[in-house]
Amino acid sequence: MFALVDCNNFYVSCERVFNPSLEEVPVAVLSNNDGCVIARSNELKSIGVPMGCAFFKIRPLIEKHNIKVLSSNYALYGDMSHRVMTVLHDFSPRIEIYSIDEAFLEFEFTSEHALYQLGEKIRKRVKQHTGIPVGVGFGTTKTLAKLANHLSKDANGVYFMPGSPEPILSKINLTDIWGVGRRLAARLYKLGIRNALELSQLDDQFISKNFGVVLLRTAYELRGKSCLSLEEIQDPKKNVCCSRTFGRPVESLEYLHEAVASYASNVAAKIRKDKLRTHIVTVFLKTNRFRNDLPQYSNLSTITLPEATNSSSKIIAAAVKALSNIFRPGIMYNNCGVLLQGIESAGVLQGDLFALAEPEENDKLDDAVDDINRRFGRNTVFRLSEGVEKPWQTARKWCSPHYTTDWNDLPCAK
DNA sequence: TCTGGGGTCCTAGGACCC
DNA sequence: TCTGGGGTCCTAGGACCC
Repeated sequence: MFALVDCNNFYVSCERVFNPSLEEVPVAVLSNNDGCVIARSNELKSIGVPMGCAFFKIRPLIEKHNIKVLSSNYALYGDMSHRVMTVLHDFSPRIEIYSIDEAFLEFEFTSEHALYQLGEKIRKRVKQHTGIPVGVGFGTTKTLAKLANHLSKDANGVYFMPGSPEPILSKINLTDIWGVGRRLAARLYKLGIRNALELSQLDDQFISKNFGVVLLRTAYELRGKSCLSLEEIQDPKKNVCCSRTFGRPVESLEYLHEAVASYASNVAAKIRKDKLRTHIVTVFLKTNRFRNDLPQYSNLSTITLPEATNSSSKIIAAAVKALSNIFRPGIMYNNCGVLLQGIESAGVLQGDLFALAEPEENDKLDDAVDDINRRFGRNTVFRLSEGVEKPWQTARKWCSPHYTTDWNDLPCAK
């Protein structure tokens, strides 16, 4: 029996834990660069603001509905997530942390009644220990547990998917099924498939021939045949990326250089933290796709390193070189990023056949920088090539304090 | 004026291997 | 006229997730 525990309006709930004035009013948390609405309180949902809505479109509503607006504070959400997961761990050692605000847990089936009680207990303890409200859905497959979680929102926070769920499945829209997105839903709809029950009753061969094995698995899971197991151990990452939209359009190579160095330094620190190395560095550039009046340009350049590394200097050097391959003057850029691929464990190093030197040791400068930044906060020390004033930097006008991850931001109780 | 960021998996086709 | 069988790896594109 799977349980899916999902935090309600997670980013908004994190903000509310430390700022009670956000309770019972519409709250919007914005994406990077304060561009889109990516988390909504129930009050904001009921005003009709859709997920992913561009922020400028709801500006006129702010005063009218007294909407509270916040930039995203990932340091806070990441830390709160960790606290929630720690509490969940106590309920079952069999846990898969599926995303920042969701986890699958596995339990022995006892009785429906006992599971409802368990769900209540989980909700109560997570709320008490972290302040975050969660919903719990139980099902015999992960897909059914996901649906049960969805239904728990209208059922006091706990929902158990019964053994014969047909009447319930017949009321579930295609896009509410885990693994069925906009495109698949549209294709299915054209074929006359309108709900989860009808999808589950489709012919296996038909699904597999027309849609592939992924949707076939989903259909099996809806029928109660488990195809997706609990993934307790997370596979190491295969790609690591850092990309940002600029706070304002950027034309100069100098500023792009700073941004690329800064993102490269960021991804390098990430893979060092996970004890990984990379040997493929890609840089990409984009103009603002919404500005039809300006010339559009996007491009990428990939550099393969002779030997895997996690050294900031080497990754920055490769990224800067890639940038120079694709930079074109006279263009207003609005976004760029650095992507690392070909990632492998730092423990196994594939040497360069033609290199004379021994495989590299960890860079001592990197170690020192990581130590300082871990202790005193991110970007306490950084390379000057990353820029100092950074006029291109992503906007975050309404970011809340780092309540739980920075001593200076510790909340005060009066 | 203002429109996010970071991932995964599958498939088909091409190129290659013995 | 007739031209095998069984694979792998890579890439691009498309779909999905939060």
